[in-house]
Amino acid sequence: MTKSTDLKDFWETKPKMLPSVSIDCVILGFHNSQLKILLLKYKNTNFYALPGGFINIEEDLEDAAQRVLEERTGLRDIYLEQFHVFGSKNRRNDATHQQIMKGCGIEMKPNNFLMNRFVSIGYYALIDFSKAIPSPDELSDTCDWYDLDKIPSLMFDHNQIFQKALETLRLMLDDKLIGFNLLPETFTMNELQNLYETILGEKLVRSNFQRKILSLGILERIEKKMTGAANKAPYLYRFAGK
Amino acid sequence: MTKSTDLKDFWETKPKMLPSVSIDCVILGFHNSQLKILLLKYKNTNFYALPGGFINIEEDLEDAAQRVLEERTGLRDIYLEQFHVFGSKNRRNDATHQQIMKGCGIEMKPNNFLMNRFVSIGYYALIDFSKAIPSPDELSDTCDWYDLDKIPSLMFDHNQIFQKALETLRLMLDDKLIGFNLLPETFTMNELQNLYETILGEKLVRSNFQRKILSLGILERIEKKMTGAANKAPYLYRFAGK
DNA sequence: GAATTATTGTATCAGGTTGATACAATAATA
DNA sequence: TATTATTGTATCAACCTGATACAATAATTC
Repeated sequence: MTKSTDLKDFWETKPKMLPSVSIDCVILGFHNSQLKILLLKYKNTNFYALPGGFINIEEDLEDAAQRVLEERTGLRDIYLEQFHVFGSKNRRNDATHQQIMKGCGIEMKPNNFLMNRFVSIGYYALIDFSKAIPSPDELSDTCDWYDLDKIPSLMFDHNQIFQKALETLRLMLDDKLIGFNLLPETFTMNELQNLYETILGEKLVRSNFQRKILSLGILERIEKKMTGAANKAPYLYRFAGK
Repeated sequence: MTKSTDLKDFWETKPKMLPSVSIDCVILGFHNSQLKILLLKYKNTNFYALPGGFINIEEDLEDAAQRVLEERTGLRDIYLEQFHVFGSKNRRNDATHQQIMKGCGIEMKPNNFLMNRFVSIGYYALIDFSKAIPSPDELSDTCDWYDLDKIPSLMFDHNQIFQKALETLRLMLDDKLIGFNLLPETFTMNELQNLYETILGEKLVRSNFQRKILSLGILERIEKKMTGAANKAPYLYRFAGK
């Protein structure tokens, strides 16, 4: 799908997609002690959105979500979790869709694939910021990281979808070992604590955090780290069992 | 939709439903210290299934789930929770559908609404067994309660859907106060413990359970209960804040 | 009507976890 | 070599949990 006419055809027909169902991904990365989220901006508009997509007629739901993630980040086999379905009947509106397609020079006929109601399945992914190569899709001109506290107003119910993802993530943080994918191969206890604090949105007591995490027995301690900072060098850790 | 020809028309066209999306409900009730699940059996077949349905074009997802529940139990405003979406591309098969419709004397044409792939959104509901009035739908001849340990083989992936519901319920039991709807207005501590034990599938120490539950401050103690049993009469409780 | 029986309400104790604080160890810098 | 900031670890009280014990008591039995 390189030629402009192909693109036009594709969006005007969308022949092989499951109707009524879409996927939206809340993709989170961690960098400089900050959680970031990956957002698209549609061409020639001010609409920001979560990366999303549709399900091929012959494709498992889970595979479709993985594909959407890979298309925007280049990453495969990532921890991806379904968290909620958004199915309000008014969650999308035709005028916005018209405007987005117009920004790409595509005219939408009334019977266009996109002009119908969609129920959207929310997924969240936690990825290693440094390994991702964000790339916009055919309809967007940027695909970039945004700080969680600087998320612009998103189109449709995408702000709400993000909020629900964050809630679920917080609930699951105790049960599942979520840090796995957000951090590089090796990291300090301080970096891990920063990650937890960012996700939970609260400060934790350093010594107690260290005790708790180490007692889980999931971290493997390596050697010293030469930080270059004027203080005792912290140990490096990696997640055990890799 | 009382006449047979209307029914036929309805299932042959299904004009106002959102395509590709269905809802399946895991409806649980509690009776005689046993968790029960509500299942349908299709007419003139041996197919058992979870009660399910579709979403009207002009209906919120959540409302559709409530409607499906009400149609099978007569109950409104029930605690209903979305727990997972099932989207394997092979989760349904046409032959089974053909057989079900045939059992109802309906011929399905190849372009029938049902002959396409569906993604199904799972909901679970916890209801007061004594208040429900199970009623089969147009395609089934029975709608009945089954003990959790005597669930028959269900069609498609419905056994798997049930398992996932139970898993989610167990995970959430600590966070949410799930007993609310499964028990009658007033109940003894022993009944509540039985419910917890049934959901969790394990025995709990009586005294510790009592201490834990009471410390939550969500129960209101009433008077004594005249059990008719040869032992100290237990207190009755109700959930506070009703 | 007194003794028996089964179950309930509550107390207690040991072990474990959590929150708060303290302090020695140490890598870079002054 | 002393200073500084941060790290690794210890400690203590408060709280929670699992296990056990025991008196209280409603119906039944004798």
